[in-house]
Amino acid sequence: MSLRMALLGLLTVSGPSSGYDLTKLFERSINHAWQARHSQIYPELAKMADGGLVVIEEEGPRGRKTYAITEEGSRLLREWLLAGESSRSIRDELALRAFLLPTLEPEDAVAVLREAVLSCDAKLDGMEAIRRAQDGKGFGRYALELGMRQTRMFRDWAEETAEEIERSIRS
Amino acid sequence: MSLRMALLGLLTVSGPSSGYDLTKLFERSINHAWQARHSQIYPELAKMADGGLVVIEEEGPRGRKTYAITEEGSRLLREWLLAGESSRSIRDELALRAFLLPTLEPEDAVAVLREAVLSCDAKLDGMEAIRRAQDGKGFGRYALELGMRQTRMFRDWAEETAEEIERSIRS
DNA sequence: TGTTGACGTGTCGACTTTTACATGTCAATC
DNA sequence: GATTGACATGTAAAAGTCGACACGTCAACA
Repeated sequence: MSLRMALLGLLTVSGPSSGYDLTKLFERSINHAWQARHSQIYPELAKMADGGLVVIEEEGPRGRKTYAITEEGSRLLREWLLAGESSRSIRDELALRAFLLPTLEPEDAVAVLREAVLSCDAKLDGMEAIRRAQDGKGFGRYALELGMRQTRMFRDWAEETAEEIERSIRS
Repeated sequence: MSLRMALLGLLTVSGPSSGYDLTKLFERSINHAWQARHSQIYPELAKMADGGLVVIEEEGPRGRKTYAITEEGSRLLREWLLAGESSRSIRDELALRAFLLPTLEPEDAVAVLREAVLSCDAKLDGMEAIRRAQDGKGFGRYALELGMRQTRMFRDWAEETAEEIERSIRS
């Protein structure tokens, strides 16, 4: 259901788009909360078209198909968002790694944490670039802000924890 | 692979455990980063036993089986943790909802955000209770701290964003 | 004695997601 | 004229995940 809703959301905001566009949009906007490959997106769009949630608006030149959200699609998205559920199911591989860190020798744990900090910095640079490109306007603004905060928080946690472990090694 | 590593980690820290124990441990410790039901855990343990990563240490009274990590399992976990990868693949349903919020009428968006704040508060209470029960000692300490920070951050973001939207409604 | 609820293990079908394979257009560059 | 790389769409097999079903033990309490 989540993938479907994500696609409906992207179509709402970005207007009619191709599967290819949506794949790119996924990577650029929603990536820190959800991922999907084109091999998942194309069949899902086809199913949604079957169900009347989207329509093929145009079959362009190079076999390109443009999908647009329908009334029914909008209604479904709205209902889903308003139906709380708030289950907060998270899968975060980096956090999992962090959790498993105490099984390592302290020195190794510190090394992994230091590397995580660098990786977060790189990611933050990327997000910053996207933010500048969007220039404050645009849909993904709130979400990007959230993603950056989360990444920054993880980064800081990793750095602090590395220092804490280093202190405990020395003593 | 992640599930497998999570189980190896739990076995490392908590010592020999049954599938049932591991299911509970999952919920109590690692839940904000990864989830698994017993229906996934039992078959995975069986496969891991086949592969020599764990051994059945004891078949207790009520059909209870106790698994222990092997040398090979420890080695695999260590290798996985040290092999950076740092792919940071995240699936966060609440964040996805947050991302889709701007497709709603501002009033609806605010309502959803307010509800998210309450849900985070409840979750934080639960985590706080776990933390008190562990009382600073214990393995999951770092991870719990990270989970709480992440939840608190999301909570604050939701609150701030709700206020920002409300301001823009009024003006 | 019967029932309830925590303990405890497992399977199965449906759905989701990944990885790899497969195909083709078009513009630019060599 | 050939190659390269972005554009563009798809399928299939395998792996991962979830929800429901199914079975059985044991202790406590009514």
